[in-house]
Amino acid sequence: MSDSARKRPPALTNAKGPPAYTVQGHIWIEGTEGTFLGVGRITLLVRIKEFGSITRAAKSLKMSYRKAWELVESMNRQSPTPLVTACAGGKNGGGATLTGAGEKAIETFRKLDSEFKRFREREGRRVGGTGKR
Amino acid sequence: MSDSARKRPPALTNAKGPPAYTVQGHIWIEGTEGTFLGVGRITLLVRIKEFGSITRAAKSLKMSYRKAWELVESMNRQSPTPLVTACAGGKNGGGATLTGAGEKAIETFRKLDSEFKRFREREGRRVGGTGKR
DNA sequence: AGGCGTAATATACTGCGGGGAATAACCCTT
DNA sequence: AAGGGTTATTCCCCGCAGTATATTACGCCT
Repeated sequence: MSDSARKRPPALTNAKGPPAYTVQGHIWIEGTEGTFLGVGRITLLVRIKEFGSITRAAKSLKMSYRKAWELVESMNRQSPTPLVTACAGGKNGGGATLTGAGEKAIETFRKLDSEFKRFREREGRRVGGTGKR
Repeated sequence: MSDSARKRPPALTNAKGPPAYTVQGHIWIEGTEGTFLGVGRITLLVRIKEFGSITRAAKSLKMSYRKAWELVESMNRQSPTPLVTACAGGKNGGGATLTGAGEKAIETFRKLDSEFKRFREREGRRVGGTGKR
């Protein structure tokens, strides 16, 4: 048994090579109909803001338009005010824009996710891994 | 805008009915080949300890034997000492038993998962939901 | 008026993860 | 020696989530 392992009793392994476990996970915000905000939905929002178009946002993520549209619909349905507004026809054929609520959603989730990352690293250290990643 | 909402500026919604978001998530411990311990694997370990048989543990969880066996194999491969030892033939046709490392794995993960639950409730309160669930 | 690129929606296709079934090997019990 | 219940392993099949494809509606632009 290594010396460092002896000093940390509640670890997961009694050493023998480099086990190096890490704590991983997913986190999301649930609303009335299931997932409201998750990593995928947030990156989609970011791309929509970037491109001003659901179509181009979807393509940039190698996601089908149908899927992207479903996600946007789901998010809008679960928020008192929509995160994305879209219109067909007009200048450039139409487009989609992020609302203030959409911007706030991105910020809120990013904060949550970074707190989650810190939690995982802390717990990873406790559990017996290196805590990296 | 409701009075209570005005007092918590960084919330996700500016109120209008009961949005009540909750923070949900999955967490697991990763080893060299991906998932090492997760909720499903831990409940499987518990049932194996309870029944002394992979077959009966799997059935009690409505899981196929193949799946259960794969999970056990994966866990054993990623631990310096196996969590489950099994033998075919003999008294009662054989069986499987949890090792000391297996017991420790259950304890370690349960602690982690309960910390994670506390984290979610805390963040849920911050994000604008009731924190319940 | 016609074209263009988008939103919005319906229909058909498909890749594959998981499950069920079947088989062999094992070894105690009777 | 035969039986029984388990571990271990292979093969086949299917539900379905997501994709691709096709179609319609929309409104600015030239």
